[in-house]
Amino acid sequence: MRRKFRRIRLSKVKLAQSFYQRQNVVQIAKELIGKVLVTSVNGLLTSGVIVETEAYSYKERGCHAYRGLTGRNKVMFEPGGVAYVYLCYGIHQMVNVVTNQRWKADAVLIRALRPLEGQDVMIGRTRASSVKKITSGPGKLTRAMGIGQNHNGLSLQGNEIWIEDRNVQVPRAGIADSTRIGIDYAGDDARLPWRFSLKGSEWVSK
DNA sequence: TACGTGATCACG
DNA sequence: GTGATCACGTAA
Repeated sequence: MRRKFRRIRLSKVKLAQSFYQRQNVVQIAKELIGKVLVTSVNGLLTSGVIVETEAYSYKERGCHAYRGLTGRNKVMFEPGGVAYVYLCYGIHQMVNVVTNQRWKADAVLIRALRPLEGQDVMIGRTRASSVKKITSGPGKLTRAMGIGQNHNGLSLQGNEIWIEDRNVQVPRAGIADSTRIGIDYAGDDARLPWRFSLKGSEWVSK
C-alpha cells in the first residue's frame, strides 16, 4: 500500500511528454537547469541536479541531425521525450534528451550534474576517491550514472532514465549563457549562445 | 598543448 | 573497404 503510494508520487514529478515536445529547444535547455536527472540501472538509483546543458537544433550546423537522418542520429527524429545516447571519441557516452515533434530533430545535451542520490554508486562506477567532480562533464556524468548505448532511444517516461521536477527554484538571472563546447566545425553556428549553466555552481564543466 | 579511442559517415 | 572525423578527458 505504502509502496504503491510512493510510486504514484514519484511518477507524478516526472517531466511529461508535453515538456519535451515543445518547439523551442533553447527554452527547454534553459528550463532543464535545476531539474533532476535520474537513472535506475541494475536496481541502483542515482540522481543529480542538472547544472549545465546545450541546445541543438536540426536547423543549424552544430547538430548531428543537420545533414539528415543517419544510423547514429535516428532517435533524434522521434517525437520528443526519448534519450539520445552516442559514443564520442571512442570512449565517452553522451546523453541528450530529444525534443520537439517527430522529424524536428532537436535535442539538449546534458553536460553536468550536482550529485544527489547514489553518490556511493557513482564513486564505485568511476573508481574515483570522492564524489568531487565526477559528474562535471558530459562524458563523466554518463559513466557515473551508468548510462550507455542500452539507453539510446528509451522513453523518459520509463523506469530506467527520466527527469524529475523537484521544484528547485532557479532564478532567470541565475543562468549563464555561453557558446557551445567542441563544435568548431559548425562555422558561424558555433557562436550561438546555446550553452546554459547554473551560475556559481562548482559542478559545471571546464 | 597533445593524444588515446573506436564507431560512424561519406566516399566510391 | 577506407580514411577522416569526433557535442571529451586526462596528463603535462
